[in-house]
Amino acid sequence: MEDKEKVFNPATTTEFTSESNWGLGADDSDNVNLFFSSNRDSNILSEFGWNFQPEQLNRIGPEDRLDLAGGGSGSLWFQERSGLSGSIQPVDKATSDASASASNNPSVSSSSSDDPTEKSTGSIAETPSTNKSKTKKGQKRIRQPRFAFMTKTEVDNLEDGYRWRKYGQKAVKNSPFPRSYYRCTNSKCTVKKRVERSSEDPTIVITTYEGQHCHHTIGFPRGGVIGHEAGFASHLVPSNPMSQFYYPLSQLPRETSLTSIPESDHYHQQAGTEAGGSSTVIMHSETNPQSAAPAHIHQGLLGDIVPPGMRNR
DNA sequence: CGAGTTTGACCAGCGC
DNA sequence: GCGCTGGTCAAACTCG
Repeated sequence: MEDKEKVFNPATTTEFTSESNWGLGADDSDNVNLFFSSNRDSNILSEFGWNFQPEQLNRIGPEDRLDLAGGGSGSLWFQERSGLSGSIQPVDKATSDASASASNNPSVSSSSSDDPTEKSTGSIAETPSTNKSKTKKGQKRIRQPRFAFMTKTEVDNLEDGYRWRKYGQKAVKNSPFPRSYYRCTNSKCTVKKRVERSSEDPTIVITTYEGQHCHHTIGFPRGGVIGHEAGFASHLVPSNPMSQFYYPLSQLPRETSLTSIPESDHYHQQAGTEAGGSSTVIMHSETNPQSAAPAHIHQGLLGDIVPPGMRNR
């Protein structure tokens, strides 16, 4: 509500939000199945702070998309959000843009550590009141680059190789399902994620990541596999250690369904507050509802995305 | 006892 | 200005 993220069904509409700075250009309508299939996407991503290498872009291009879809494993919805891209942000977002850019880089020590996350992880010495007033009154909330994806799974919290601490839960308007807030347990890491179920299809879990991990995964419980999330984060965050997890979609096991969404259930999420989130890109692969993999195969894990040996240690 | 979760309260941003 | 909603905090609680 606060933010201008809006329902966006790439298959049926090219409508963007009123302040949508989606950056997809004029040919959005042609890209129902867009999935990192062009240099334009690369530009978008780099604009958001996700830096793809050309090779990687190629490797997860249209062929991969088709392969995934052709495998009958369903479709992947991939949404990227960002509070960066100062040039396309509303004026009042400029401040947070700058700060977000800085805090986005773990190596950058921030005098601008007004990020609530940084505050909570790094300013333990402060009294709660001081702490609060500093971060909440003085400055606007900082948004880090985000991306979201939907996963058909019965498990809310997917294994992604990182450890998360839940710090909040909220009821979501127009949804019977609460939204959970997690942050990375690594004290130096400011990454957060939100997990919520689609109100339209309770079997779909919408996971939104914010920020980039500045550390390696902690390992992989339950058999040492990496999850969907890490798999996709690795596509988007080659600058961090997870990049070594890069794994071309074309090599995904056929039975690996990242997200299986019937065409009638295209993304209608009422997005939450995304103060800086005026830019959203949704990448969508072919949908094949008939052959959608059963949700139970996920078991909250997508480790099978990454073949043995590619795991991080 | 430490780590993680729950949950009510608080705050900021936005729309009206 | 007010109310609504999302996001976060932090004390209390649970669990291993």
